[in-house]
Amino acid sequence: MGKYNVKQEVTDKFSLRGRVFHKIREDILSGKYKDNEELKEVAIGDELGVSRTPVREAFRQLELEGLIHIIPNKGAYVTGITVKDVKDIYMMRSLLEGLCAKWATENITKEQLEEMEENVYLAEFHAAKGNTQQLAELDNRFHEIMYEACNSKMLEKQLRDFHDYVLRVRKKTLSQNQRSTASNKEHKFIFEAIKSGDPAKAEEEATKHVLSAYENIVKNGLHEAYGSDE
Amino acid sequence: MGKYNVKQEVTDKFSLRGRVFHKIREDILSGKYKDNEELKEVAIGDELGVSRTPVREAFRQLELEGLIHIIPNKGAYVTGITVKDVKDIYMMRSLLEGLCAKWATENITKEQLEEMEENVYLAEFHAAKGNTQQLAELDNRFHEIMYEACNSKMLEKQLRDFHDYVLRVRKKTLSQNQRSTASNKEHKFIFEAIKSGDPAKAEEEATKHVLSAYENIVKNGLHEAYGSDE
DNA sequence: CTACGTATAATTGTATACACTTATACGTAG
DNA sequence: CTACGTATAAGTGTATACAATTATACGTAG
Repeated sequence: MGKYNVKQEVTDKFSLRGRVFHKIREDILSGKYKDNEELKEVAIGDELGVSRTPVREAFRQLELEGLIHIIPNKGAYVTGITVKDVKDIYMMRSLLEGLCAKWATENITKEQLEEMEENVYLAEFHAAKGNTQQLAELDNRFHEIMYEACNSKMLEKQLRDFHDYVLRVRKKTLSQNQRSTASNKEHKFIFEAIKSGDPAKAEEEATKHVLSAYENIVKNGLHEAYGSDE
Repeated sequence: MGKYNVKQEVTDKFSLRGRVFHKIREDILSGKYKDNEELKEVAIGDELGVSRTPVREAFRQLELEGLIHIIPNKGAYVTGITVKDVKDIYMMRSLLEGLCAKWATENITKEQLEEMEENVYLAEFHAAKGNTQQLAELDNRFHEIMYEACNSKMLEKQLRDFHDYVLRVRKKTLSQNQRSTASNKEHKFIFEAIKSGDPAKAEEEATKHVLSAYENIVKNGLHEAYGSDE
Protein backbone atom coordinates (compact mmCIF):
# COMPACT_ATOMS: atom_id res chain seq x y z
CA MET A 1 0.00 0.00 0.00
CA GLY A 2 1.24 3.45 0.10
CA LYS A 3 1.80 7.04 0.82
CA TYR A 4 -0.49 8.30 -1.89
CA ASN A 5 -3.86 6.65 -2.26
CA VAL A 6 -5.10 8.11 0.99
CA LYS A 7 -8.31 6.21 1.03
CA GLN A 8 -8.80 3.59 -1.57
CA GLU A 9 -12.53 2.98 -1.77
CA VAL A 10 -13.25 -0.40 -3.25
CA THR A 11 -16.23 1.00 -5.03
CA ASP A 12 -15.98 4.42 -6.48
CA LYS A 13 -18.91 6.48 -5.29
CA PHE A 14 -19.23 8.57 -8.41
CA SER A 15 -19.75 6.02 -11.13
CA LEU A 16 -23.31 4.89 -11.59
CA ARG A 17 -22.44 1.42 -10.43
CA GLY A 18 -20.78 2.80 -7.34
CA ARG A 19 -23.80 4.91 -6.48
CA VAL A 20 -26.16 2.02 -7.03
CA PHE A 21 -23.98 -0.23 -4.90
CA HIS A 22 -23.85 2.18 -1.99
CA LYS A 23 -27.53 3.00 -2.25
CA ILE A 24 -28.69 -0.61 -2.10
CA ARG A 25 -26.17 -1.39 0.60
CA GLU A 26 -27.45 1.47 2.67
CA ASP A 27 -31.04 0.44 2.08
CA ILE A 28 -30.34 -3.10 3.22
CA LEU A 29 -28.43 -2.02 6.31
CA SER A 30 -31.02 0.56 7.20
CA GLY A 31 -33.78 -1.97 6.93
CA LYS A 32 -35.60 -0.47 3.95
CA TYR A 33 -35.40 -3.81 2.22
CA LYS A 34 -36.60 -6.58 4.45
CA ASP A 35 -35.05 -9.97 4.89
CA ASN A 36 -35.56 -12.27 1.90
CA GLU A 37 -37.08 -9.51 -0.16
CA GLU A 38 -36.47 -9.94 -3.86
CA LEU A 39 -34.56 -7.20 -5.61
CA LYS A 40 -35.48 -6.71 -9.24
CA GLU A 41 -33.00 -5.21 -11.63
CA VAL A 42 -35.43 -3.10 -13.63
CA ALA A 43 -37.29 -1.79 -10.60
CA ILE A 44 -34.12 -0.59 -8.91
CA GLY A 45 -32.74 0.70 -12.19
CA ASP A 46 -35.87 2.75 -12.80
CA GLU A 47 -35.85 4.06 -9.25
CA LEU A 48 -32.31 5.29 -9.63
CA GLY A 49 -32.70 6.33 -13.23
CA VAL A 50 -30.13 3.93 -14.63
CA SER A 51 -30.17 0.88 -16.82
CA ARG A 52 -29.81 -2.71 -15.70
CA THR A 53 -26.09 -2.89 -16.36
CA PRO A 54 -24.80 -0.93 -13.36
CA VAL A 55 -27.47 -2.51 -11.19
CA ARG A 56 -26.31 -5.97 -12.10
CA GLU A 57 -22.69 -5.12 -11.39
CA ALA A 58 -23.67 -3.74 -8.02
CA PHE A 59 -25.60 -6.95 -7.32
CA ARG A 60 -22.49 -9.03 -7.94
CA GLN A 61 -20.59 -7.02 -5.39
CA LEU A 62 -23.35 -7.11 -2.83
CA GLU A 63 -23.47 -10.85 -3.21
CA LEU A 64 -19.80 -11.21 -2.40
CA GLU A 65 -20.29 -8.98 0.61
CA GLY A 66 -22.93 -11.39 1.74
CA LEU A 67 -25.73 -8.84 1.79
CA ILE A 68 -27.74 -10.56 -0.92
CA HIS A 69 -27.69 -14.00 -2.41
CA ILE A 70 -28.33 -14.61 -6.06
CA ILE A 71 -30.08 -17.67 -7.38
CA PRO A 72 -29.11 -18.09 -11.02
CA ASN A 73 -31.93 -17.30 -13.42
CA LYS A 74 -34.22 -16.54 -10.50
CA GLY A 75 -33.36 -13.44 -8.63
CA ALA A 76 -31.49 -11.56 -5.95
CA TYR A 77 -32.68 -11.86 -2.36
CA VAL A 78 -31.74 -9.77 0.65
CA THR A 79 -29.75 -11.63 3.25
CA GLY A 80 -29.92 -8.80 5.69
CA ILE A 81 -27.94 -8.47 8.87
CA THR A 82 -29.21 -9.64 12.21
CA VAL A 83 -28.34 -8.74 15.78
CA LYS A 84 -26.44 -11.99 16.03
CA ASP A 85 -24.41 -11.13 12.92
CA VAL A 86 -23.33 -7.86 14.45
CA LYS A 87 -22.39 -9.54 17.70
CA ASP A 88 -20.44 -12.23 15.89
CA ILE A 89 -18.54 -9.65 13.94
CA TYR A 90 -17.59 -7.89 17.15
CA MET A 91 -16.21 -11.12 18.55
CA MET A 92 -14.22 -11.74 15.39
CA ARG A 93 -13.06 -8.16 15.34
CA SER A 94 -11.87 -8.30 18.93
CA LEU A 95 -9.41 -11.03 18.01
CA LEU A 96 -8.26 -9.44 14.78
CA GLU A 97 -7.95 -5.94 16.22
CA GLY A 98 -5.77 -7.51 18.87
CA LEU A 99 -3.56 -9.05 16.22
CA CYS A 100 -3.53 -5.75 14.38
CA ALA A 101 -2.39 -3.84 17.47
CA LYS A 102 0.34 -6.38 18.05
CA TRP A 103 1.64 -6.07 14.52
CA ALA A 104 1.22 -2.32 14.58
CA THR A 105 3.48 -2.17 17.60
CA GLU A 106 6.18 -3.90 15.60
CA ASN A 107 5.73 -1.90 12.41
CA ILE A 108 4.38 1.53 13.18
CA THR A 109 6.26 4.49 11.75
CA LYS A 110 7.21 7.61 13.62
CA GLU A 111 4.66 9.63 11.67
CA GLN A 112 1.85 7.20 12.37
CA LEU A 113 2.69 7.12 16.05
CA GLU A 114 2.60 10.90 16.14
CA GLU A 115 -0.74 11.04 14.40
CA MET A 116 -2.08 8.50 16.84
CA GLU A 117 -0.91 10.54 19.82
CA GLU A 118 -2.48 13.65 18.34
CA ASN A 119 -5.67 11.72 17.71
CA VAL A 120 -5.94 10.53 21.30
CA TYR A 121 -5.46 13.96 22.80
CA LEU A 122 -7.71 15.64 20.31
CA ALA A 123 -10.42 13.12 21.12
CA GLU A 124 -10.13 13.96 24.80
CA PHE A 125 -10.74 17.57 23.93
CA HIS A 126 -13.78 16.92 21.80
CA ALA A 127 -15.19 14.48 24.32
CA ALA A 128 -15.11 17.22 26.91
CA LYS A 129 -17.00 19.50 24.55
CA GLY A 130 -19.46 16.77 23.67
CA ASN A 131 -18.89 17.00 19.96
CA THR A 132 -20.06 13.63 18.73
CA GLN A 133 -19.43 14.23 15.05
CA GLN A 134 -15.73 14.95 15.51
CA LEU A 135 -15.46 12.10 17.97
CA ALA A 136 -16.84 9.62 15.48
CA GLU A 137 -14.34 10.78 12.89
CA LEU A 138 -11.44 10.58 15.30
CA ASP A 139 -12.50 7.13 16.41
CA ASN A 140 -12.63 6.03 12.78
CA ARG A 141 -9.25 7.51 12.15
CA PHE A 142 -7.67 5.91 15.21
CA HIS A 143 -8.55 2.48 13.95
CA GLU A 144 -7.52 3.40 10.42
CA ILE A 145 -4.08 4.35 11.66
CA MET A 146 -3.72 1.01 13.37
CA TYR A 147 -4.86 -0.80 10.24
CA GLU A 148 -2.29 1.02 8.17
CA ALA A 149 0.42 0.56 10.76
CA CYS A 150 0.06 -3.19 11.09
CA ASN A 151 1.72 -3.56 7.72
CA SER A 152 -0.58 -6.30 6.54
CA LYS A 153 -2.64 -5.70 3.43
CA MET A 154 -4.84 -8.69 4.23
CA LEU A 155 -5.58 -7.79 7.83
CA GLU A 156 -6.09 -4.17 6.90
CA LYS A 157 -8.68 -5.07 4.28
CA GLN A 158 -10.42 -7.48 6.60
CA LEU A 159 -10.76 -5.03 9.44
CA ARG A 160 -11.91 -2.29 7.09
CA ASP A 161 -14.62 -4.59 5.82
CA PHE A 162 -15.81 -5.41 9.33
CA HIS A 163 -15.58 -1.80 10.34
CA ASP A 164 -17.72 -0.81 7.38
CA TYR A 165 -20.21 -3.50 8.08
CA VAL A 166 -20.99 -2.41 11.58
CA LEU A 167 -20.55 1.27 10.89
CA ARG A 168 -24.16 2.08 11.52
CA VAL A 169 -24.00 0.45 14.92
CA ARG A 170 -20.84 2.21 15.86
CA LYS A 171 -22.21 5.61 14.98
CA LYS A 172 -25.11 4.94 17.23
CA THR A 173 -23.17 3.69 20.24
CA LEU A 174 -20.60 6.43 20.01
CA SER A 175 -23.26 9.07 20.23
CA GLN A 176 -23.79 8.01 23.80
CA ASN A 177 -21.41 10.13 25.73
CA GLN A 178 -20.36 7.70 28.40
CA ARG A 179 -19.32 5.13 25.86
CA SER A 180 -17.30 7.61 23.87
CA THR A 181 -15.27 8.73 26.88
CA ALA A 182 -14.65 5.13 27.87
CA SER A 183 -13.66 4.43 24.31
CA ASN A 184 -11.17 7.28 24.36
CA LYS A 185 -9.57 5.96 27.50
CA GLU A 186 -9.16 2.59 25.86
CA HIS A 187 -7.62 4.15 22.78
CA LYS A 188 -5.13 5.83 25.06
CA PHE A 189 -4.19 2.51 26.65
CA ILE A 190 -3.67 0.98 23.22
CA PHE A 191 -1.60 3.92 22.09
CA GLU A 192 0.61 3.80 25.17
CA ALA A 193 1.22 0.08 24.76
CA ILE A 194 2.20 0.62 21.13
CA LYS A 195 4.41 3.57 21.99
CA SER A 196 6.19 1.64 24.73
CA GLY A 197 6.80 -1.16 22.24
CA ASP A 198 4.87 -3.82 24.12
CA PRO A 199 3.06 -5.94 21.49
CA ALA A 200 1.41 -8.30 23.95
CA LYS A 201 -0.01 -5.42 25.95
CA ALA A 202 -1.22 -3.68 22.80
CA GLU A 203 -2.93 -6.85 21.69
CA GLU A 204 -4.61 -7.28 25.04
CA GLU A 205 -5.82 -3.69 25.18
CA ALA A 206 -7.15 -3.70 21.63
CA THR A 207 -9.00 -6.95 22.22
CA LYS A 208 -10.49 -5.57 25.41
CA HIS A 209 -11.44 -2.37 23.60
CA VAL A 210 -13.58 -4.15 21.02
CA LEU A 211 -15.04 -6.44 23.65
CA SER A 212 -16.16 -3.53 25.76
CA ALA A 213 -17.75 -1.94 22.69
CA TYR A 214 -19.48 -5.27 22.26
CA GLU A 215 -20.69 -5.31 25.87
CA ASN A 216 -22.07 -1.85 25.37
CA ILE A 217 -24.00 -2.98 22.35
CA VAL A 218 -25.41 -6.00 24.12
CA LYS A 219 -26.54 -3.81 27.03
CA ASN A 220 -28.20 -1.28 24.79
CA GLY A 221 -30.04 -3.77 22.69
CA LEU A 222 -29.76 -2.31 19.20
CA HIS A 223 -33.13 -3.83 18.52
CA GLU A 224 -34.60 -1.11 16.35
CA ALA A 225 -32.01 -1.07 13.66
CA TYR A 226 -31.82 -4.78 12.98
CA GLY A 227 -34.06 -7.77 12.98
CA SER A 228 -33.69 -9.88 16.05
CA ASP A 229 -32.60 -13.37 15.32
CA GLU A 230 -32.25 -15.06 18.64
CA MET B 1 -28.24 -21.29 7.13
CA GLY B 2 -29.69 -24.63 6.75
CA LYS B 3 -30.19 -28.25 6.19
CA TYR B 4 -30.69 -27.92 2.49
CA ASN B 5 -28.29 -25.79 0.48
CA VAL B 6 -25.44 -28.20 1.11
CA LYS B 7 -22.84 -26.06 -0.47
CA GLN B 8 -23.83 -22.59 -1.50
CA GLU B 9 -21.20 -21.46 -3.96
CA VAL B 10 -21.10 -17.70 -4.09
CA THR B 11 -20.46 -17.80 -7.77
CA ASP B 12 -22.18 -20.41 -9.80
CA LYS B 13 -19.64 -22.24 -11.87
CA PHE B 14 -21.90 -22.88 -14.83
CA SER B 15 -22.95 -19.43 -15.87
CA LEU B 16 -20.54 -17.64 -18.17
CA ARG B 17 -19.79 -15.08 -15.51
CA GLY B 18 -19.09 -17.81 -12.98
CA ARG B 19 -16.73 -19.58 -15.33
CA VAL B 20 -14.94 -16.35 -16.17
CA PHE B 21 -14.65 -15.49 -12.49
CA HIS B 22 -13.15 -18.83 -11.53
CA LYS B 23 -10.85 -18.86 -14.53
CA ILE B 24 -9.34 -15.46 -13.84
CA ARG B 25 -9.14 -16.20 -10.14
CA GLU B 26 -7.27 -19.41 -10.85
CA ASP B 27 -4.98 -17.63 -13.28
CA ILE B 28 -4.11 -14.99 -10.72
CA LEU B 29 -3.52 -17.47 -7.93
CA SER B 30 -1.49 -19.74 -10.16
CA GLY B 31 0.69 -16.86 -11.24
CA LYS B 32 -0.30 -16.76 -14.89
CA TYR B 33 -1.08 -13.08 -14.52
CA LYS B 34 1.75 -11.23 -12.92
CA ASP B 35 1.48 -8.62 -10.24
CA ASN B 36 0.18 -5.29 -11.53
CA GLU B 37 -0.60 -6.73 -14.92
CA GLU B 38 -3.50 -4.99 -16.62
CA LEU B 39 -6.49 -7.13 -17.47
CA LYS B 40 -8.40 -6.03 -20.52
CA GLU B 41 -12.03 -6.87 -20.90
CA VAL B 42 -12.03 -7.64 -24.61
CA ALA B 43 -8.84 -9.67 -24.52
CA ILE B 44 -10.12 -11.94 -21.78
CA GLY B 45 -13.54 -12.07 -23.36
CA ASP B 46 -12.08 -13.18 -26.67
CA GLU B 47 -9.88 -15.74 -24.98
CA LEU B 48 -12.85 -17.31 -23.27
CA GLY B 49 -15.21 -16.78 -26.16
CA VAL B 50 -17.60 -14.47 -24.33
CA SER B 51 -18.59 -10.84 -24.53
CA ARG B 52 -17.49 -8.09 -22.19
CA THR B 53 -20.56 -8.28 -19.98
CA PRO B 54 -19.74 -11.43 -18.01
CA VAL B 55 -16.10 -10.41 -17.87
CA ARG B 56 -16.99 -7.10 -16.31
CA GLU B 57 -19.21 -8.73 -13.72
CA ALA B 58 -16.43 -11.15 -12.84
CA PHE B 59 -14.06 -8.18 -12.47
CA ARG B 60 -16.35 -6.56 -9.93
CA GLN B 61 -16.30 -9.67 -7.82
CA LEU B 62 -12.58 -10.16 -8.11
CA GLU B 63 -12.13 -6.59 -6.97
CA LEU B 64 -14.11 -7.20 -3.83
CA GLU B 65 -12.09 -10.32 -3.18
CA GLY B 66 -9.04 -8.14 -3.35
CA LEU B 67 -7.44 -10.02 -6.22
CA ILE B 68 -7.58 -7.07 -8.59
CA HIS B 69 -8.07 -3.37 -8.13
CA ILE B 70 -10.01 -1.29 -10.59
CA ILE B 71 -9.18 2.29 -11.39
CA PRO B 72 -12.30 3.92 -12.82
CA ASN B 73 -12.09 4.58 -16.54
CA LYS B 74 -8.61 3.17 -16.61
CA GLY B 75 -8.39 -0.52 -16.05
CA ALA B 76 -8.19 -3.56 -13.86
CA TYR B 77 -4.85 -4.49 -12.35
CA VAL B 78 -3.80 -7.72 -10.68
CA THR B 79 -3.11 -7.37 -6.97
CA GLY B 80 -1.81 -10.88 -6.68
CA ILE B 81 -1.06 -12.76 -3.52
CA THR B 82 2.33 -12.75 -1.92
CA VAL B 83 4.03 -15.08 0.52
CA LYS B 84 3.40 -12.55 3.25
CA ASP B 85 -0.30 -12.46 2.40
CA VAL B 86 -0.56 -16.20 2.82
CA LYS B 87 1.28 -16.08 6.10
CA ASP B 88 -0.89 -13.25 7.37
CA ILE B 89 -4.01 -15.16 6.48
CA TYR B 90 -2.76 -18.14 8.42
CA MET B 91 -2.26 -15.97 11.48
CA MET B 92 -5.72 -14.52 11.15
CA ARG B 93 -7.16 -17.95 10.52
CA SER B 94 -5.51 -19.38 13.60
CA LEU B 95 -7.45 -16.96 15.77
CA LEU B 96 -10.74 -17.35 13.96
CA GLU B 97 -10.54 -21.13 13.70
CA GLY B 98 -10.02 -21.09 17.44
CA LEU B 99 -13.15 -19.03 17.90
CA CYS B 100 -14.97 -21.32 15.53
CA ALA B 101 -13.97 -24.43 17.46
CA LYS B 102 -15.10 -22.78 20.69
CA TRP B 103 -18.50 -21.93 19.29
CA ALA B 104 -18.77 -25.30 17.57
CA THR B 105 -18.31 -26.97 20.94
CA GLU B 106 -21.32 -25.08 22.22
CA ASN B 107 -23.52 -25.58 19.18
CA ILE B 108 -22.58 -28.77 17.41
CA THR B 109 -25.39 -31.22 16.68
CA LYS B 110 -25.28 -34.92 17.28
CA GLU B 111 -25.11 -35.60 13.56
CA GLN B 112 -22.26 -33.20 13.00
CA LEU B 113 -20.32 -34.70 15.88
CA GLU B 114 -20.82 -38.14 14.42
CA GLU B 115 -19.66 -37.06 11.00
CA MET B 116 -16.62 -35.47 12.56
CA GLU B 117 -15.74 -38.64 14.41
CA GLU B 118 -16.13 -40.66 11.25
CA ASN B 119 -13.99 -38.13 9.40
CA VAL B 120 -11.15 -38.38 11.90
CA TYR B 121 -11.02 -42.15 11.84
CA LEU B 122 -11.41 -42.37 8.10
CA ALA B 123 -8.52 -39.94 7.72
CA GLU B 124 -6.33 -42.17 9.87
CA PHE B 125 -7.09 -45.03 7.53
CA HIS B 126 -6.28 -43.10 4.37
CA ALA B 127 -3.16 -41.63 5.90
CA ALA B 128 -1.87 -45.13 6.52
CA LYS B 129 -2.51 -45.99 2.89
CA GLY B 130 -0.96 -42.76 1.71
CA ASN B 131 -3.93 -41.64 -0.31
CA THR B 132 -3.40 -37.92 -0.58
CA GLN B 133 -6.48 -37.12 -2.64
CA GLN B 134 -8.90 -38.58 -0.10
CA LEU B 135 -6.94 -36.97 2.71
CA ALA B 136 -7.28 -33.53 1.18
CA GLU B 137 -11.02 -33.99 0.84
CA LEU B 138 -11.38 -35.22 4.41
CA ASP B 139 -9.33 -32.33 5.67
CA ASN B 140 -11.55 -29.92 3.78
CA ARG B 141 -14.62 -31.58 5.13
CA PHE B 142 -13.38 -31.56 8.71
CA HIS B 143 -13.06 -27.82 8.65
CA GLU B 144 -16.35 -27.46 6.82
CA ILE B 145 -18.10 -29.37 9.58
CA MET B 146 -16.64 -27.03 12.17
CA TYR B 147 -17.69 -24.00 10.15
CA GLU B 148 -21.22 -25.29 9.93
CA ALA B 149 -21.30 -26.32 13.57
CA CYS B 150 -20.20 -22.97 14.96
CA ASN B 151 -23.63 -21.59 14.19
CA SER B 152 -22.37 -18.27 12.92
CA LYS B 153 -23.14 -17.30 9.37
CA MET B 154 -20.53 -14.54 9.49
CA LEU B 155 -17.69 -16.60 10.86
CA GLU B 156 -18.56 -19.46 8.54
CA LYS B 157 -18.38 -17.21 5.50
CA GLN B 158 -15.15 -15.64 6.66
CA LEU B 159 -13.36 -18.89 7.24
CA ARG B 160 -14.61 -20.30 3.96
CA ASP B 161 -13.17 -17.27 2.18
CA PHE B 162 -9.80 -17.68 3.87
CA HIS B 163 -9.86 -21.39 3.26
CA ASP B 164 -10.53 -20.80 -0.42
CA TYR B 165 -7.85 -18.23 -0.66
CA VAL B 166 -5.06 -20.44 0.55
CA LEU B 167 -6.45 -23.61 -0.96
CA ARG B 168 -3.59 -23.99 -3.36
CA VAL B 169 -1.11 -23.84 -0.53
CA ARG B 170 -2.99 -26.32 1.56
CA LYS B 171 -3.16 -28.85 -1.24
CA LYS B 172 0.54 -28.63 -1.57
CA THR B 173 1.46 -28.96 2.08
CA LEU B 174 -0.97 -31.79 2.66
CA SER B 175 0.65 -33.83 -0.05
CA GLN B 176 3.65 -34.16 2.18
CA ASN B 177 2.98 -37.22 4.22
CA GLN B 178 4.44 -36.19 7.52
CA ARG B 179 2.36 -33.04 7.63
CA SER B 180 -0.84 -34.86 6.82
CA THR B 181 -0.40 -37.38 9.64
CA ALA B 182 0.41 -34.59 12.06
CA SER B 183 -2.64 -32.72 10.81
CA ASN B 184 -4.81 -35.76 11.44
CA LYS B 185 -3.58 -36.04 14.97
CA GLU B 186 -4.46 -32.40 15.55
CA HIS B 187 -7.91 -32.89 14.10
CA LYS B 188 -8.38 -35.71 16.57
CA PHE B 189 -7.44 -33.44 19.46
CA ILE B 190 -9.90 -30.82 18.30
CA PHE B 191 -12.61 -33.40 17.88
CA GLU B 192 -12.04 -34.83 21.34
CA ALA B 193 -12.16 -31.40 22.94
CA ILE B 194 -15.43 -30.65 21.17
CA LYS B 195 -16.88 -34.02 22.08
CA SER B 196 -15.96 -33.60 25.73
CA GLY B 197 -17.64 -30.20 25.69
CA ASP B 198 -14.55 -28.18 26.53
CA PRO B 199 -14.72 -24.96 24.51
CA ALA B 200 -11.47 -23.49 25.81
CA LYS B 201 -9.58 -26.65 24.95
CA ALA B 202 -11.16 -26.83 21.53
CA GLU B 203 -10.18 -23.23 20.87
CA GLU B 204 -6.63 -23.86 21.95
CA GLU B 205 -6.26 -26.98 19.83
CA ALA B 206 -7.77 -25.38 16.74
CA THR B 207 -5.52 -22.36 17.08
CA LYS B 208 -2.50 -24.60 17.49
CA HIS B 209 -3.58 -26.63 14.50
CA VAL B 210 -3.55 -23.70 12.13
CA LEU B 211 -0.34 -22.38 13.64
CA SER B 212 1.43 -25.65 13.05
CA ALA B 213 0.21 -25.65 9.46
CA TYR B 214 1.68 -22.18 9.27
CA GLU B 215 5.02 -23.35 10.69
CA ASN B 216 5.09 -26.07 8.12
CA ILE B 217 4.56 -23.58 5.36
CA VAL B 218 7.26 -21.28 6.63
CA LYS B 219 9.69 -24.18 6.81
CA ASN B 220 8.94 -25.37 3.32
CA GLY B 221 9.19 -22.02 1.70
CA LEU B 222 6.33 -22.05 -0.80
CA HIS B 223 8.53 -19.84 -2.92
CA GLU B 224 7.67 -21.23 -6.31
CA ALA B 225 3.95 -20.68 -6.20
CA TYR B 226 3.95 -17.07 -5.11
CA GLY B 227 6.02 -13.99 -5.53
CA SER B 228 8.25 -13.30 -2.58
CA ASP B 229 7.51 -10.02 -0.95
CA GLU B 230 9.82 -9.81 2.01
C1' DC C 1 16.00 17.88 -30.12
C1' DT C 2 12.44 18.80 -26.96
C1' DA C 3 7.87 20.33 -25.51
C1' DC C 4 3.44 20.89 -26.39
C1' DG C 5 -1.11 20.25 -28.59
C1' DT C 6 -4.22 18.05 -31.46
C1' DA C 7 -6.07 14.00 -33.85
C1' DT C 8 -6.72 9.26 -33.52
C1' DA C 9 -7.06 4.93 -31.39
C1' DA C 10 -7.95 2.01 -27.58
C1' DT C 11 -10.52 1.06 -23.47
C1' DT C 12 -13.92 1.53 -20.15
C1' DG C 13 -18.93 3.05 -18.79
C1' DT C 14 -23.67 2.67 -19.80
C1' DA C 15 -27.80 1.60 -22.40
C1' DT C 16 -30.34 -1.32 -25.20
C1' DA C 17 -31.64 -5.53 -27.76
C1' DC C 18 -32.25 -10.27 -27.97
C1' DA C 19 -32.10 -15.09 -25.99
C1' DC C 20 -33.20 -18.09 -22.51
C1' DT C 21 -35.22 -19.47 -18.17
C1' DT C 22 -38.67 -19.28 -14.76
C1' DA C 23 -43.17 -17.79 -12.95
C1' DT C 24 -48.14 -16.95 -13.67
C1' DA C 25 -52.74 -17.39 -15.58
C1' DC C 26 -56.06 -19.77 -17.59
C1' DG C 27 -58.47 -23.45 -19.74
C1' DT C 28 -59.50 -28.25 -20.02
C1' DA C 29 -59.68 -33.15 -18.68
C1' DG C 30 -60.81 -36.09 -15.12
C1' DC D 1 -63.06 -28.99 -7.50
C1' DT D 2 -58.53 -30.47 -8.51
C1' DA D 3 -54.65 -31.62 -11.44
C1' DC D 4 -52.29 -30.94 -15.26
C1' DG D 5 -50.61 -28.64 -19.43
C1' DT D 6 -50.07 -24.94 -22.41
C1' DA D 7 -49.74 -19.98 -23.46
C1' DT D 8 -48.27 -15.78 -21.85
C1' DA D 9 -45.73 -12.71 -19.10
C1' DA D 10 -41.94 -11.38 -16.35
C1' DG D 11 -37.14 -11.58 -15.25
C1' DT D 12 -32.46 -12.80 -15.72
C1' DG D 13 -28.20 -13.92 -18.91
C1' DT D 14 -25.54 -12.38 -22.59
C1' DA D 15 -24.23 -9.74 -26.62
C1' DT D 16 -23.89 -5.61 -28.95
C1' DA D 17 -24.13 -0.58 -29.78
C1' DC D 18 -23.07 3.87 -28.45
C1' DA D 19 -21.02 7.46 -25.22
C1' DA D 20 -17.33 9.09 -22.45
C1' DT D 21 -12.81 8.84 -20.95
C1' DT D 22 -8.00 7.94 -21.32
C1' DA D 23 -3.80 6.61 -23.87
C1' DT D 24 -0.96 7.05 -28.09
C1' DA D 25 1.05 8.99 -32.22
C1' DC D 26 2.42 12.46 -34.80
C1' DG D 27 3.22 17.02 -36.36
C1' DT D 28 4.64 21.58 -35.33
C1' DA D 29 6.58 25.51 -32.71
C1' DG D 30 10.37 26.92 -30.22
